[in-house]
Amino acid sequence: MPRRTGRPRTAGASPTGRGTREDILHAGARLFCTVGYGSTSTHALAEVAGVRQATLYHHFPGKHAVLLELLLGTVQPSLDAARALLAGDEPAPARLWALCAGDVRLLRAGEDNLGALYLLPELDDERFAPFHDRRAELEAAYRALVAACGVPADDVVRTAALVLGLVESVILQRRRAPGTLDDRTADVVADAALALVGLEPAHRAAHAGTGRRLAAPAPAAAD
Amino acid sequence: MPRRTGRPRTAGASPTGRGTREDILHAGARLFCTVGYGSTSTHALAEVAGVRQATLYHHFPGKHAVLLELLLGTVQPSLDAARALLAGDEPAPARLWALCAGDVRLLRAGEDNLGALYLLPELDDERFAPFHDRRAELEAAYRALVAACGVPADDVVRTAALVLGLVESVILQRRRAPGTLDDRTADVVADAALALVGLEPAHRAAHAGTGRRLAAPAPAAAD
DNA sequence: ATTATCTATAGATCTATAGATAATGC
DNA sequence: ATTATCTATAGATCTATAGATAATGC
Repeated sequence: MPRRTGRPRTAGASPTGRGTREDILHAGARLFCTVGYGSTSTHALAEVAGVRQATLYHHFPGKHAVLLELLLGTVQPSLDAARALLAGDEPAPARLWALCAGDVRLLRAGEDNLGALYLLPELDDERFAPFHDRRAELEAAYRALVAACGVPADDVVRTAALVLGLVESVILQRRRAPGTLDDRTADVVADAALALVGLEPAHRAAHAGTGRRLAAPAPAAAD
Repeated sequence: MPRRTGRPRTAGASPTGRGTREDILHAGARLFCTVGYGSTSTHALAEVAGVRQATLYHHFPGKHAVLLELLLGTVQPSLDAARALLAGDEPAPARLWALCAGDVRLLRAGEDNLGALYLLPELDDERFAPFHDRRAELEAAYRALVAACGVPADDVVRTAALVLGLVESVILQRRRAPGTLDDRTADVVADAALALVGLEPAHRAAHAGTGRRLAAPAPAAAD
C-alpha cells in the first residue's frame, strides 16, 4: 500500500505498485540472486527499486536487513508446512513426500529464484542468525520424518542430508536450466526422496497419493 | 617453486611455501568460499596471501582471473574422470557409480570447500565462460551415463539433474555440517544415484563393487 | 640487468548521514 | 505538522597504475 504523503519520486511510479519498501525487497530479490550480495551496491539496489540511494535508509538500516527479510520470508512458508506435517498422524512417508513436494514447489515459485539466497557465502554472519535458526528447525523436521520412515538411527542424518540435497538441487537447476523444471518436478523429487529412504516402488505410489493430498494446494499467488 | 629474485616481502615468508602465485590462489580459495567473491577485496586477498595489494597485479590481471583459475582447477579432475569413464566398456551403472563417488571425493577433499565456488552468483559473467564450457561437458557426461543405465529418454534430463543434485548436495552439507561427512559419504551418494536411475537393490551392490574398482584411488595429494 | 616486491596515489565507488524539498493531513 | 523523498557530501574503501626499492643473476 503506497503511502500518500511525502515527496514524490523523480524516477516515476513504484515498479511493484506496492510501495517503496516492497520495491526495495523486490530489487534485492532480483539482484542478490543473480549478481550476489557483496557485488550488489546500495546504489544498484535503489536504482532497480526506482528510488535514490539514500532513500533505502528510510526503510532499512542497510543492505543486510533487506537480505534478512527476504531470507525469513523464504523459509517461513516452508517451516509452517513442516510444523503442520510433523504434527500430523498420517503415515510418515506420506508426510515426507508432502514436505519435499511442497518445498520444491516453493523453490520453483515466484519470479525470482529466491532459494539461491541460501547459497550466498555472506550468510555466514551473525546478523543472519534468525534465518539460520529457522533453517535448523526445518532441517530437524526433515530428519524427524526420515527417522519416522524407518531409516536406521545411524543413517538418519546421512539420509536426511541426501533428501534435502535432492530438494535443494532444484535451486541450482533453476539457475542453470530453468526450462527443465516443470509441474512434474515436485512429484519426481518427492518420489525420489521416498526411494532414498528405502521404500519399495509398490509402497511409494500409495504414499505419494496420500502425500499429494497433504501437500497444500499450489499457493494461490505470491509475487 | 619460490622465485629467487626480486624484492623480499615485508610480511614474511610465503604461507604455502610454494610461491606468491600459489599463495594468492590459496587465499582466493579460502576467501571466495567463505566470504564470497564480491565481498572479498583485493586488499583482503593480498593480506591472506601475505603480500601487499598491488603485488596481486604482478601475478594476475585481477580478482576475476584468480577465481577463474580456481574454477578450472576444480572442474578439470572431475572432467578427466568423466571422459575416461565415458570411454569405458564396463556396465553403465558401474561407471555412473564411479563418476558420482569420484566427484563426491573431490568435493570432500582439500582444505577448502572449493565446490562452493560453483554456488557464487558472480559466475554468471562472460569472463567465466571457459569454466561453464567444462561444466556443460561434465553435465553431458552425467546425462550420457544416466541414459546408458536404461532410463527412458524422456526422463534422462530430469534424472541426471537429480543425480547431479545428490552429488552437489555434498557442497552445502560440507558448509553447514562438515562433521557429518566421512569416508562412507561417497559410497552412500553413489549408491543413492543407482537407486535414482531405477536399479533394484540386488543389482546395485554388484555395480557398486565394479564402480569402486573403477573410481580412481583417492587422489594422493592435491592442495 | 632483471625481477618481484614495495610505497604512494589517482580516480572511482560505496556507505551512511545531514539537511532541503515537495507532497499530504490536520 | 508529518512524511517520504530528494540533493549533497564526508569519509571510507576499493581498483589499478606509476614508479621506487631491494634482492639475485650475469
